[in-house]
Amino acid sequence: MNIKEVAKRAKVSTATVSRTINDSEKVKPGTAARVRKAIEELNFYPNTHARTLVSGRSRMLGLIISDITNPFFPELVKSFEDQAVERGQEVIIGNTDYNPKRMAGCIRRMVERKVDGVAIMTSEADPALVTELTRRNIPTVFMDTGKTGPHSANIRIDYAQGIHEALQHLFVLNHRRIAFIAGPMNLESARMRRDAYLSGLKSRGLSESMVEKGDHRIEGGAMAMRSLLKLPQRPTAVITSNDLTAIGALGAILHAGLRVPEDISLIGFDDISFAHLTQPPLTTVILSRTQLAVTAFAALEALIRKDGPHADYSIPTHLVMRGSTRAI
Amino acid sequence: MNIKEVAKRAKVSTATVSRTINDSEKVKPGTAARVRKAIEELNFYPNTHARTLVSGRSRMLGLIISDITNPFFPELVKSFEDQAVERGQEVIIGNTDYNPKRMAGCIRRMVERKVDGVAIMTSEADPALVTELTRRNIPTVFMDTGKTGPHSANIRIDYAQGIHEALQHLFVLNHRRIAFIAGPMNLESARMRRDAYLSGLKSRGLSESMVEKGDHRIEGGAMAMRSLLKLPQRPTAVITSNDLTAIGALGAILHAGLRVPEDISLIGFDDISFAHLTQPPLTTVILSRTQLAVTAFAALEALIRKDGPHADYSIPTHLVMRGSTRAI
DNA sequence: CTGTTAGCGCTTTCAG
DNA sequence: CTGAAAGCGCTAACAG
Repeated sequence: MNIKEVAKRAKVSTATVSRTINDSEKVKPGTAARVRKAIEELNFYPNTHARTLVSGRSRMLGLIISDITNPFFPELVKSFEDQAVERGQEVIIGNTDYNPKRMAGCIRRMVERKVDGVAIMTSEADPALVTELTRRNIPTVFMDTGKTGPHSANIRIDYAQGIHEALQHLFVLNHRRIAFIAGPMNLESARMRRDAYLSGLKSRGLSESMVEKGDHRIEGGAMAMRSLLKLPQRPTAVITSNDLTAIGALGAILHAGLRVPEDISLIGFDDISFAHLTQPPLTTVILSRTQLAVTAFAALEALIRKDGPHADYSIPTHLVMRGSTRAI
Repeated sequence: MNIKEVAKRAKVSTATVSRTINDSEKVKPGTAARVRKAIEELNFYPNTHARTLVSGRSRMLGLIISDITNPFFPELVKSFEDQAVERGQEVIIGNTDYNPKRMAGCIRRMVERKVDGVAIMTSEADPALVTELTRRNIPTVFMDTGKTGPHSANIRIDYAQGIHEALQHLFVLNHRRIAFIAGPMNLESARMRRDAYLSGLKSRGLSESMVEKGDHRIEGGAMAMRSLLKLPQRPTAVITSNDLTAIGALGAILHAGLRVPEDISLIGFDDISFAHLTQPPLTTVILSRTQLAVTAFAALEALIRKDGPHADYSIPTHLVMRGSTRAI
């Protein structure tokens, strides 16, 4: 089943069939109708690989993420794919598993499949690996890291905004002893959150900072919280570097016979899907995956269409209030 | 950058380059080495679309799921992709959003991209839509639904096994008043779970069944649990049709001033990732997504390689004991 | 408006 | 063992 058979049935040339498929203006409506009828009757679907071969455009995009089972990503993947499909593009996904070797493999696959562009949505993108992309002038969008160039753009995430909103919220609620459970300090994004906490404290004249180290996982959050509870003057509120940390902290607080938010207010970061399933529902900072996906897709499209110099893309983060904070 | 330039640099014909790439036996080691060196130096990646065009095999598989943001799927997607990539295959994903129109769109995309096979991992696959696949003899694997044919296989999920294990576990713990919160009765899989509960009760000589209707969501679970608590003789244990239902039920129990598992034992179904984060961690029935992915992939490969008649694939479900059950 | 035709980059006979 | 050449299905000049 190919364009030739359609042409035969519609009694036109293959060129006319091709033009009809591609909505070229230069086909007489009557002819186009005949062609469309033949397509319908033969149940013809054009072969995308042949189209790619001749046009040079694959209508496929690459999306590289750390790990689809990390609750941060599914929503991002979904919005990105939805937009792509809407525009007739396919998406191929690469899981790096936080592993540079796998990242290299992902990039290779993208190149082999001749993707029209790739969005690298992991914060640990190694510049060396990415040269494979830039060398071939494949449009690339980065998150957090990566420099803007003729074929690449960068999306900055404004972690500080959300932390400042969280701090302000607690401040209004009369909290003054506010602690922070940080993430792994080798992560740029974790450092940015901690720094935002520190600077926010200072700008409000709160000299006394309490930073405990976590690991962005539940166990680390619980352990850090236990340390915080042992302090002679324990905090009245705690902000954590991510939601898993907050869930761990929540468990530790409950286990110590205290309650949230009655005894301690707690704020997470990320708004993973479970955040509103905790008891009480977690007040947290949301980084909209949808917005991130939309921005990444738009940036990629602009790069592909060579829309001139690109704006500096930036994604805000915002506090979402639920049940784990209360005034004192 | 193409095979021709490689041929020129290696001073061989394009046919020899092709043979080398495809690990044909018929290339003298020395020649192959020269070709490989040229490939390396030129940083050549073969164009998969050209390969597909001539060979008819795209080395792409389709994976159709309901919704990647449903916590059931990410793990499934990941294992499926991992296996595919390991074998040099790419995966394209289709989200149906439980919507037949979108399902049709997904199938169309799969056909256009000439996938070598597709795994339909949604339980609501409409046979009418799937004809597009069978008509083209595209190997297809179904879950729960769908008939086995020369180009298709079916994977049966043994929901009853897990329910029976849950019942047995409670029975050993001396529970006799065991209730069940069901899911939407238009879902085949929900009916199977409820029926397994009923038959398990009967086979143990427990005449008194308590079935309350839920909706597979938190709110429905909470509401059903409230009804159960109003019963003159409330149950000592509750099995739910899925984990979200259990989470809702847990909230209702706590809200009524009772405790889990001290006052009521609770068992979920699915083992979503949040299940072990609840307080207490939820005892539940696990349906291994990894196992499902592995089976689906193997079934698809068998179909593609035409490995003769296929075994009847079946996936078990098993109880995983955590903290929400206790003896009375 | 429509048809003819030359490739896109690769694989695969068929000769040598 | 290696090369020449015929396509795979489609698009894009170039003619008409």
